[in-house]
Amino acid sequence: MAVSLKDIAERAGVSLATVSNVVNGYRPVGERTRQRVQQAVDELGYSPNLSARHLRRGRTGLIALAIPELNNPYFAELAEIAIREAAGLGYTLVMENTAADREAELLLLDGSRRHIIDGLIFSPVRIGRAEVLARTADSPLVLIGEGVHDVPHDHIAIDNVAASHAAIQHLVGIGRRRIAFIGAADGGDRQSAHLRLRGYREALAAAGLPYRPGLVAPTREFGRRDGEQAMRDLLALDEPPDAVFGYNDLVAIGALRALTEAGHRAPRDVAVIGIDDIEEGRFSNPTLTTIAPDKEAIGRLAVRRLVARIEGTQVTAPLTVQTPFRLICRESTSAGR
Amino acid sequence: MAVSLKDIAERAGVSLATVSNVVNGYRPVGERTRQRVQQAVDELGYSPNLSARHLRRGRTGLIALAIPELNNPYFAELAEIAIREAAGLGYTLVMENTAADREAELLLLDGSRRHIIDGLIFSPVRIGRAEVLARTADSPLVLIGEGVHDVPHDHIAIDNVAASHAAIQHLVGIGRRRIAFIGAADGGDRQSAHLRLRGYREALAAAGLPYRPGLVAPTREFGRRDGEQAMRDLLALDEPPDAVFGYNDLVAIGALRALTEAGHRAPRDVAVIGIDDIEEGRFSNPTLTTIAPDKEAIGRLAVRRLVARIEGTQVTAPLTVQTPFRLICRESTSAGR
DNA sequence: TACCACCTCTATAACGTTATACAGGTGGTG
DNA sequence: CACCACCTGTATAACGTTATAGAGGTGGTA
Repeated sequence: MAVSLKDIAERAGVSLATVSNVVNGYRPVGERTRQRVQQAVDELGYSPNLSARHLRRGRTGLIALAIPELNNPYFAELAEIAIREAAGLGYTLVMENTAADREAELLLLDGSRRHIIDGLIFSPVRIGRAEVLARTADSPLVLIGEGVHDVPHDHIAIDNVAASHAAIQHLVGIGRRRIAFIGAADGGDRQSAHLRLRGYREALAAAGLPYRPGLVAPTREFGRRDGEQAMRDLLALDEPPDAVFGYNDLVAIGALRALTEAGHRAPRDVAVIGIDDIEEGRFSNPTLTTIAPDKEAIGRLAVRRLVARIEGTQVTAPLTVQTPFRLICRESTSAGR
Repeated sequence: MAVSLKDIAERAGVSLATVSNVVNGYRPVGERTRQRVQQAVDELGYSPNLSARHLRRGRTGLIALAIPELNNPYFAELAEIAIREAAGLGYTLVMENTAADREAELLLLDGSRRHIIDGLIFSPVRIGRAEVLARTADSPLVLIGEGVHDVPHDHIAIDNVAASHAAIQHLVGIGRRRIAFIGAADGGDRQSAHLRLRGYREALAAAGLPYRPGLVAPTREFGRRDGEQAMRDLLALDEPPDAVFGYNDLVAIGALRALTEAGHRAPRDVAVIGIDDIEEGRFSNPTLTTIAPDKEAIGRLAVRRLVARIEGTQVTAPLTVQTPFRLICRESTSAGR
């Protein structure tokens, strides 16, 4: 059933190697022969067996993007950008969902899948520096997000401290004084949660506001549900907050929901801001103010660096890039309501 | 760098074949030898080369799920379920985004990627019966959704006509009479849009309501933005609708946004219902009434049938399964507001 | 004419794995 | 003791591809 080089070679009456050369353009082939071969290829509908090609050549043209939460739109949007960029460079990007599971992350880093891809863009959350250093696979690795630092790989992330700082500054700017943070990490992982908490504290200090541990709500995960529950708890405080900074947009949207259900209104009673700029926040009611990372830059840069490493055109030392972000002010913090 | 069977064999002082037998458990190996080999495997950190294995065995353990919109949460949620089910059966599922692009769909069906996966779960929207029939790849294919019918492959979908009928029935039941439909397909593709339109018309007729073409709003795509624009247009009519049925939840959420912006309220002025039961609709304001397909059933069934075909345990004729759905009534259609 | 350079094309050895066929040893049975 | 069955392990040929070395032919130059 499957058509192989051999079938083409027989049909065209040439050798295996010649067909390969026509298909890959690796070495010049005479015009007459080339046409005969091409015709056979078209007629039989040949497409090369990637496994065999990989085995021989060491490249599949496949790269993977590994993310911790498939149903977080932030990653879906990022993936879409990365897929486009990869296609433009002649690569196919496959998505892998680690589901924030440690075993899944380890497997991805060093498991059997590594043999099938040319390189990996990875957003780790459950493994640390040691695991990345212990990796034996030799395909290039580009890290995104805050999971792991100080490893010999390219690394792309936003400045989480600064981003979080900007969010708080905005809330302070619209006159809020009791500012809560939803989405502190419970365990030791989720480095970005720590960094965003740090930015939160720094910004409070800079604004001359006290740091109140009671206004910091840890969550187990970072979905809408977690934000909703945390917001309910915050509303039950003797002195509830007048503003909330969500670890990400999903958490913030959950908080919005809890406010609505409790009969409060944002931003009148509580202003809400998130991070990620997912499309959902442009359509929520109220629309969500957010810190927008430059997803386009992150996605494209990650793919470009990975491909550069794969093709060996980039032999410089590992590079760490901080991509820009900007504040997008929408209804959930704007006074006009 | 990469550790191969040969390295293990040398280290353990046995033959290549024996190592392979230990790793695969294909044939019995003496206890002493097995332990020596296992130790070498652990020490050197061996993991089999999938390309080579595939080349020899014809299986990679990889299956693909191809969806038309990565940033539609419906597919993300479905993917998450399918990934879990696949893992439970010993397979790795990779996601492919066709972005509703015809070329991408064709490539997936018959391109070089086919050599690297054992089977494909496919939700086609731009190709039809002819293209599927012309496929030459011999790995199993399971179709989901309404894209293609009457082909010799397993097929899983909900009954779109009935689902749409149920949605309209609900709107009629709460007393609405001018019911709009957002998300009719513009072109000839998107079979499910046609089916949902048919259910809409049937239900109107069954309720003794007239079919008003002016209340049917075609959209180019099926995102929040499309729903928002369509709703705006509907509100500009001389006699705007008192209820809206969205092709999917995203469209319905866009409609909700347009209502809010125009100063209307759902369900008081216009009731809104969608299809898909994405998590976002449980947190929107108002929360979104929806027809919930049994995503768990679809995802698990699709994977199970595919794996059965791959492993040849299922040699029955192609099966078409209609999975159940149910109405989930939330704020956007419930009177208490 | 003799020689070399060049241009096409071909034969073949890998890549890492698994299935097949077989070799050697041990124990049991007639 | 002869024979067979069985168990454990091995050598080897594929799978489809590409890189390397080289074969054969043509044309140009000394």
